[in-house]
Amino acid sequence: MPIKLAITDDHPIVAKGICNILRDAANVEVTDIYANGTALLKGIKERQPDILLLDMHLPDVSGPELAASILKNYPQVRILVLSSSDVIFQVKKMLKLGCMGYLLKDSDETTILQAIETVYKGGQFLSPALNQLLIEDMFRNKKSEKKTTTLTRREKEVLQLIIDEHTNQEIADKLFLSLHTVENHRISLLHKLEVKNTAGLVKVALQTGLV
Amino acid sequence: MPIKLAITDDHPIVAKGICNILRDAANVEVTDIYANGTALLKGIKERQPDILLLDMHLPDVSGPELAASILKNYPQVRILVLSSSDVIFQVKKMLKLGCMGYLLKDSDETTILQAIETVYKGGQFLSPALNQLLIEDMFRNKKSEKKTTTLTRREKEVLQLIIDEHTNQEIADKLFLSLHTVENHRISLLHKLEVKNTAGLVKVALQTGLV
DNA sequence: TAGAAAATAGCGGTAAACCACTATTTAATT
DNA sequence: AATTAAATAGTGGTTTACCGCTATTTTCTA
Repeated sequence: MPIKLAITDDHPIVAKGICNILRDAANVEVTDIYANGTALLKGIKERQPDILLLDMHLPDVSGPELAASILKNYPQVRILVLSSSDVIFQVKKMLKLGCMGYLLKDSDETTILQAIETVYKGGQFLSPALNQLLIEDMFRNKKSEKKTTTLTRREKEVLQLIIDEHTNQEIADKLFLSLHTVENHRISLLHKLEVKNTAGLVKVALQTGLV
Repeated sequence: MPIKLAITDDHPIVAKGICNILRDAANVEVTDIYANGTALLKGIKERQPDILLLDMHLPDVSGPELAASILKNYPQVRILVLSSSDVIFQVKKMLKLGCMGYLLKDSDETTILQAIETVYKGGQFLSPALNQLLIEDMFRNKKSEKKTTTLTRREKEVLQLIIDEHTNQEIADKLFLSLHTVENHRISLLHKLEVKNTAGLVKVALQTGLV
């Protein structure tokens, strides 16, 4: 039984091109071609492919929205993102959503086939150029530790418990402190981290990797 | 002028071993060897190396704590983490702190030298085995989108503004809504995301990649 | 050992969040 | 055309967070 593949891309040239490439592949059958997100959402109700080659930039619905919707309703469909953009933010977003691969459009035939087969077998596939970019991204994402390192031991403890959704009273009980003391620590945190409220505290704590 | 290198490792065998490897390297000079974090923090006040080979697991101070402290006070020192653990969580933590490389202890001489030189020149270095692990980690970190995808358009808007540290009143003004409406959306969010308060909202929003 | 920073605790007060309801109007879907 | 979900708005109330002070004790560090 060949791999059932659906293609979603608003550029007929791309869709046709991939079709042609796959025509020679005995183990892959292109079952559907969609030109936009709406058509895809409609068509996939009738017939789910094994793998969906999904263009990142469609005219009607955004790539992440489509991926989220499809993975929610048809989790057995494996999505292989097809994009001409190597913006690492977008790559990460699609992978986080649960897409099984990210394929750049300048890939050659061999790579495309390899990607499809890898994903079909349950593996993940990234265009080789992206691997290095992702690694570099890890280094680039250094959190400005200025703020967090100035926090005292107690402030860190309190902050952690705030993130864990505890109230000041609960924190006081846990740390055997007066409610006032916890309030003081909390206000120190607001000032030191230069945020306005609890939402800001949690945000910078998570974004700077305090927890 | 040779590269000034400091080694911090509580296993004399490791420290000596690296020393021996580097003895043959003309362009690297081991200036200091520390057996624990306290000694390192004391010694680095007197003399800062170009590169610090830092063991991840020291008896007294944790690796991340040491790295944070040193990078804050001596930002010109480049830290190359030396560890026998490939636990990806730890790798990411050290890189986020600003370490310039992560070297596994089973590396051979060539790799060690290459890592030191790369980092000295301002580059980053990861033990080859870690590259693949980091990539796989990207795929593994799929956020459970169940919760977030059930949010309505308005709820997402409100949630985003909560994360941006706005109060309900400010959100109401921004979206031209009644304060009550915003409160209702907020409480719906609390229920849907199964959290207790603002801290929980921000936490799941950030962790599930809603923003 | 003197001074600084941290941790502790308190007071009084305002603003904001949280909770449980009801209820109407507006899409979306069958 | 009927049902459902979403968006809207309200009442009334409790709890929690936020703010600016003061002040003492402890711990660190120069």
